[in-house]
Amino acid sequence: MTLKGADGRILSSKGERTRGRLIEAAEQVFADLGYHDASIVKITEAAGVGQGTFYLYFSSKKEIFDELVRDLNRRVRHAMKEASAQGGTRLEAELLGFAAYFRFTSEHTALYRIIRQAEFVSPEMLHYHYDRLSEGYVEALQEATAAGEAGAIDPEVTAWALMGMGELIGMRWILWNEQRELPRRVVNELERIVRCVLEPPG
Amino acid sequence: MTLKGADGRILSSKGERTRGRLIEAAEQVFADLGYHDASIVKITEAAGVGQGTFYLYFSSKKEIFDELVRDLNRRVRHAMKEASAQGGTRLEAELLGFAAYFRFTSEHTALYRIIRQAEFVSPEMLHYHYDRLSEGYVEALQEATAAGEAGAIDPEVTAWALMGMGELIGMRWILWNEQRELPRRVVNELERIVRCVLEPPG
Amino acid sequence: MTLKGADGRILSSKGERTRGRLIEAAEQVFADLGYHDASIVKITEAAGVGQGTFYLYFSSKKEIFDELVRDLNRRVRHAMKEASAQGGTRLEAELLGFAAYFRFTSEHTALYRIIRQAEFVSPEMLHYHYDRLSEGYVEALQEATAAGEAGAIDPEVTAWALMGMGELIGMRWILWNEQRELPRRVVNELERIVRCVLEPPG
Amino acid sequence: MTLKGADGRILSSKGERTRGRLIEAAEQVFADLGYHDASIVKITEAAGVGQGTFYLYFSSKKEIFDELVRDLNRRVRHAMKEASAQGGTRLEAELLGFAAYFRFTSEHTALYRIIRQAEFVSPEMLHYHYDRLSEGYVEALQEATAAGEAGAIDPEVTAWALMGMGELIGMRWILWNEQRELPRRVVNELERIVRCVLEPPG
DNA sequence: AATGAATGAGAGTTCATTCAT
DNA sequence: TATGAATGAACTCTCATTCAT
Repeated sequence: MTLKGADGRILSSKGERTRGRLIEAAEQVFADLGYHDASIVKITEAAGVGQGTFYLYFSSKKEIFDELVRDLNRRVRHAMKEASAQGGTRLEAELLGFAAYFRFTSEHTALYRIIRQAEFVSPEMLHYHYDRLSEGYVEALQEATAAGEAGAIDPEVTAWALMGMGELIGMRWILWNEQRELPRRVVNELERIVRCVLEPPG
Repeated sequence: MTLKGADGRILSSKGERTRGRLIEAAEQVFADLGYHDASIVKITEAAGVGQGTFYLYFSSKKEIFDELVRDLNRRVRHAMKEASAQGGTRLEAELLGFAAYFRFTSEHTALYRIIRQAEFVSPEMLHYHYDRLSEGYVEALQEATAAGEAGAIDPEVTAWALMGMGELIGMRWILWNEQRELPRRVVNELERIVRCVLEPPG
Repeated sequence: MTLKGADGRILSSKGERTRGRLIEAAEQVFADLGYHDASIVKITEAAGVGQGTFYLYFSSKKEIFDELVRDLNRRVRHAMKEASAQGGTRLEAELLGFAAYFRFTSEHTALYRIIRQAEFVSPEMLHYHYDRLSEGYVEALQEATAAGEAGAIDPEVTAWALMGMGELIGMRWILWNEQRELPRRVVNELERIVRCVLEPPG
Repeated sequence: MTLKGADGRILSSKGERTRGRLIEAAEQVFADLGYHDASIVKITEAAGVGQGTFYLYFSSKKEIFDELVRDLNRRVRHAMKEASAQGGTRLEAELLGFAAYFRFTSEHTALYRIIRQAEFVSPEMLHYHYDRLSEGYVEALQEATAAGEAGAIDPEVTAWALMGMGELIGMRWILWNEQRELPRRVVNELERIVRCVLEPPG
């Protein structure tokens, strides 16, 4: 995909680099300070560019926020997909996906911290994020049911239930504890829950 | 409990009324606009008092935010406890508690919308809220286990998992759909999940 | 007329004083620097108030500009009317009106300097100013004709012609020369022209 | 006259073309938006050249403004001279000159709109414009007097009076009405006034 | 207990100008 | 001769907080 500047022009490779620096800086600054305390100056300083440069790539603070949400969303889904593809059974796949999610969380605290702000900053991106993420769960659950590895469950509701578990458990044991991984006992319990939620028939 | 003003003095009954009006107004304004777009002027206008009056009761914008979180937290826990006390079995109790939670959510959208802002506005209140809420779940789960109505589960992890489900399902089907109740199929599926999470032995 | 703040509230006498200080400061700053180089900070500094205070009385830079135009317009018309009332004949009245106009010009260079900017800053005030000013001329000319002291002239066209003369002669010999009065020879010539423009019959 | 770039070098014919395109674009953009809202980007976009190209021909925004004023001034004087040369008598010549002025005004609204901005943008060009324009009037009036076609008038004062009439009448009936010509009644009245201002002896 | 005028730091954003290509 | 990415000073405007009344 060719990246574009704030005025719609296609970016040179130098432009892409600058834009990338800004997104990276924004991830950091938003994660540290939150949307409101993160100022354009702080972002451009962190990116090592001038204030005006920002507006060559994004037309407003909200725009880089939205872009960042899209970016993080794409990456977390990618990481989860990659990981779950390694699983032999559906259950394994699901648990590996969760693990990837927690790993991503620990490396990109921005994801959590930013999404929760989107409520007022950019409601459309809040929906976008959860909808996209839930799609991944739904697909996996449908396949599992089709393959006879999960019971007659409602994939959508179950997807949101699983997302919710992941979200709060990630917040509690990854973010708050500043850990890279869940404690053993949490992993075990989570496995139990996921197993019974999938409820393989018989 | 005797309420106090910003300077620690005990409030007259007139004072209590004014303070109450401010908290109510804050709930509305924070819920509608979010913490940052909610200005003190808008809160005082909504409360029908002068700007300066605000500082007789709260020493800062953050203080009324914290107070409001405490208030909502107290009320939602109360509502859940009341409801679950009506349940004959633990499962029933749990489901009634959830129902009360969703009802409260629909009547006080501020709860969701404010909590999600707390990440940066007042991290300590974020913890406070989820910790207190999870305690209710933990207690119930422990009792259930003791009564033989739940399996050998880890109550803390399970509590956070249940909170997470409630949070995202409430967001998806109550808040986003602007409904007072969950759709039938969601209730059914949720019941299935909760039942298996409790995993009554045998 | 009761003065109002930016939010429509009626001003206390203290408020009126502050507002007056701002208008005075704006006249000075606009006259010295022009609309675009005049910043809110410079105006508030000149008025001796804080930056935020400005917005209690005017909602934008343009609003104080418009108000100032209205104010100057009112005053220059008043000055001209007062002066011309002293004239015995219509010709005398007209000349005294002109003299008052030039005097006002020398004391309020803002009038000239600002009006010429209104073209883009506030076109509606540009019209307002010239329309209102021309009305004064038109009335006087109609009365003169009715009284047999002026010929069968088209009062509107003549009014704009007289305004134009006044404007450029004032610019050339008052503003550019930084004089309080026109040189004798200019006065004489102007008298000749006005006399023949009025063209008393016979 | 050989045209020069911003650094004083003599322009190639290609360079002259580019420079011409910039001046044309500037006339349009300044006329539409005024000096301050007209940005270099908008001018270069309208001219179809890159931003940096601008500075090969003009060293600043003000410089192209000054150049444009000179250009318009030259052209309006030329148009007036051409036209008045067709007149048999001085009066006819004067009226034809006026007509040409109004025609030019309708075709180059930039003249008015730009000049009125010069007050603060470039005071020296404001003087330049009116001085040069008045010279034309003065010469004509002197010739008329010498030829016995005008009375013993003060040519300079009369020149500025005539310029003023033309300016406001042009603004009122050409610019504001967006007409190409003055209405008949205005022409008639203007003729009356000019005739009496020239005051041919006898 | 209540008021609201006043404050000023700091926000997002624009744009004339420079310069490496 | 031409380009356009980069700059940063300066702008308008907001709002939590103070304080004299």
